[in-house]
Amino acid sequence: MSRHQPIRVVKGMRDILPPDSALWGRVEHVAREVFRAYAYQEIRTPIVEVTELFARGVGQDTDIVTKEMYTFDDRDGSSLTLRPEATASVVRSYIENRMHERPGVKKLFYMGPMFRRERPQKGRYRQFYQIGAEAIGSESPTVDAEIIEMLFVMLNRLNLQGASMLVNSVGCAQCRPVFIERLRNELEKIKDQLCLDCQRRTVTNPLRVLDCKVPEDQPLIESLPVLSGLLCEGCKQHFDEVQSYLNDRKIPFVVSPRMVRGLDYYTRTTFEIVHGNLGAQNALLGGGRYDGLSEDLGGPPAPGIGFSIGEDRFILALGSADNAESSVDLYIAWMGEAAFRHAAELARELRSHNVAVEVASDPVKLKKSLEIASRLGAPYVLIVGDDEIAQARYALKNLSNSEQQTVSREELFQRFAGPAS
RNA sequence: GUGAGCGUAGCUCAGCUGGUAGAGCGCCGGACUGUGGCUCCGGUGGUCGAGGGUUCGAACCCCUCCGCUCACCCCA
Repeated sequence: MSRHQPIRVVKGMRDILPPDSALWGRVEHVAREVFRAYAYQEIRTPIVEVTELFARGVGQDTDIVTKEMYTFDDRDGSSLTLRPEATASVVRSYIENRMHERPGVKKLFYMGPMFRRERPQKGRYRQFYQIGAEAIGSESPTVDAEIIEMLFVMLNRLNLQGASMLVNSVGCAQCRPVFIERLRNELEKIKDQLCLDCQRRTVTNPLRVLDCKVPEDQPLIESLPVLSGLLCEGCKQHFDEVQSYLNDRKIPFVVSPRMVRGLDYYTRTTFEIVHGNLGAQNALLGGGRYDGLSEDLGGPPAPGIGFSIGEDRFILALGSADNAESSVDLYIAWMGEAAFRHAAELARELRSHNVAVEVASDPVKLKKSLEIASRLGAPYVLIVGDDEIAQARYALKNLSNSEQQTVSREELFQRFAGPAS
């Protein structure tokens, strides 16, 4: 029939349809409430940025920058990139709009799509959504504790079960290089006993070896030095205070000395929330401190901390809670042209009172209208025909118990639109 | 980028050692001229992912490609 192939979504991208879209809306709504309670304000940055922002911000040698970005040349030849994450953009905006000149910590949140060109799998998409927050302008551990508390509140309010919070410190520009050197030396000694991936990591990214999941490697990895034992005085004290404040707040967390984050800008506190039903991609959310990022991007010193929730994964973890709320309060069935006009007028009035009304679109049999209403999940059907118009009384049928009564226009509005305002 | 599994009706799937396609659900109509869900009856449904090869004959065997899924790498 059709000579054209149907057009399909781009690989790794997807439509979020009802009723799922309602769950997405609910998650975002709750997130906004909690952000507000913690005095965060929304920031909306462009989805496209100059490529250099991510190269410098995320890190020239990270996987994200070297092989996962959607990068293209604009018509004037400049290189642009679809954002693979949002922190770099927020900090860019912070600098560009001179937010450091305002007093106090700048607390911002965002939500929206990010893009990474990876092979799709469970919980991983090429267009995925993040809900995140950044607190910029202080290196105090009180900020770390507060932001983690906020996350904890958010998760509880959304009723997420079975998640656990992992916390670590990855040190600063002073102590981390020293540690990496020490680790590399140790790794060289045992290199040929490790899995092939770890042999490669020894060269490319020694920290990742600590995160290796191959069972045979575990005993060897256990014996390797751990960063938390080699933090400089400042970092150690900072991490101790963060933990102390989290304990004050009764927030359950696990210190996870081998947790490694993938972006170059992280310093000191890093954290992650993992969940059991996400397939192999068990990280629901990740975050940490980035005390040097502003300066890396040419800005003033502006220590900050932030996190990002993978919304797709979050929803996966929540499971398919059957939240099939009806989208309609009242369905109007009509018989005949005159009745349609009457029904349309009634619908307009009711809708102006925020009643969700659906009107039959085509002249179909009443039987069919009832069937459609029933499948829409409408609780009531209003039947409008010539008789009803003549008597100025409508038949109102309750679809859940099949009871039917006749109501006047006033009674109808009373019932659905509430007391007249 | 690498690997594995899977592509048969709108959906979920069956289809034996090759003999050219089936079920359930859905959809449309009827039983029931203005009263849904249940039931019964009838109807609609597919170049078996695409192309090529082997064969008298291919959904089934072989090759190539495409798509989806999961996993690796890495990450939210």
